Amino acid sequence: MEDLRDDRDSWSSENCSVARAMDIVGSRSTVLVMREALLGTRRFDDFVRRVGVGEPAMAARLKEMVAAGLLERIPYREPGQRTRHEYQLTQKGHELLPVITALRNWGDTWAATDTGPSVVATHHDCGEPVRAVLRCAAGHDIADGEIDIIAGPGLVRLD
Amino acid sequence: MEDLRDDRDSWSSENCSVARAMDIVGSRSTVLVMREALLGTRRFDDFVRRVGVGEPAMAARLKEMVAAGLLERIPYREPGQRTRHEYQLTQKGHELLPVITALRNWGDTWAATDTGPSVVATHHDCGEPVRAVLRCAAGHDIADGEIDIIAGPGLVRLD
DNA sequence: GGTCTGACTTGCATTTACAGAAGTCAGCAA
DNA sequence: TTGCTGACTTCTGTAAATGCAAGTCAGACC
Repeated sequence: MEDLRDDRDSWSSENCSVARAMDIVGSRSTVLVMREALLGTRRFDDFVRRVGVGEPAMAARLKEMVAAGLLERIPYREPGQRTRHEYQLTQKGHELLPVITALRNWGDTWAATDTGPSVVATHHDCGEPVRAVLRCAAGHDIADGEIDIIAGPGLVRLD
Repeated sequence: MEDLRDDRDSWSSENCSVARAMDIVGSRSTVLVMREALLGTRRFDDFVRRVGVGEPAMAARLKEMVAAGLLERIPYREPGQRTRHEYQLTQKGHELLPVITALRNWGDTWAATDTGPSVVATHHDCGEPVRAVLRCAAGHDIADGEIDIIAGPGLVRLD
């Protein structure tokens, strides 16, 4: 199958999964909430404080994210406290980990500060830092330029 | 080193590379332009048409992205035509490929349509589809829950 | 000189997002 | 019964983003 990039004009970019993904996790604060959630934050006030967004904005964001199925609002109760709710990642939300990791890798390389990264994700077994890398289904690592773009079943051809 | 998630309150989320990355590629249209650029689009009108954003917005977006170092504005000339400019990915821009790939993977899984994905990225050598996966520097694949979050040099402790 | 085209720019009008301050509400504790 | 605290909601003003329509500009071509 030819690389679609060779005739870029013969197909449409509608129905793009990247665009649909961006409709769900497309805003800055949504991504930062996801980062916090993946770092273990669960409670409203902590999200507000750590993401650095106002309470009204955070309430709206969390509501959207629950509606989108990224987070679940779960009641819990600490001894001597009333029932409260916390926000837990769903499977759908948890699977954004590669996206956030890739973003963190990129930020550490291309938007770094003098002080270096504030947190590092490491492999539990060996302690080495974790990165998002590209790999094909046959298990080969993908080096630069080794990717072809081919038509999928949902492709809309223009002619 | 302990997993920082165990005492989530002892450290601050300032100086986060994810946040800094989102300051650069944080908007929906920026990501869609990156996706297009990675698929081979180079010219202003094509970006406008394929990303589905108005000309003024696209002009502003491209200008920002050039200023941010994601794209380079390069003069070119087709025979019989006047000199024009096209937008080429820089190294910095190109290295967002894992982010876009992870996003595409996620979108294909969690925001799919009936028709299936419109395009598939495949490994040039073997034709198998490409995914973004997590791997540590020692080469181990990372399974679910095998990640620790530890303090990096830039961490701000709160106590 | 006039036309045409790609690549923008300018000007509005409108929507959307967000901050900040203040108010609400539930229920445990005193 | 009042206070307190976490988790919100409401209100208001402002700033940013985007769409649409129209205008500009450079240079090849006629």
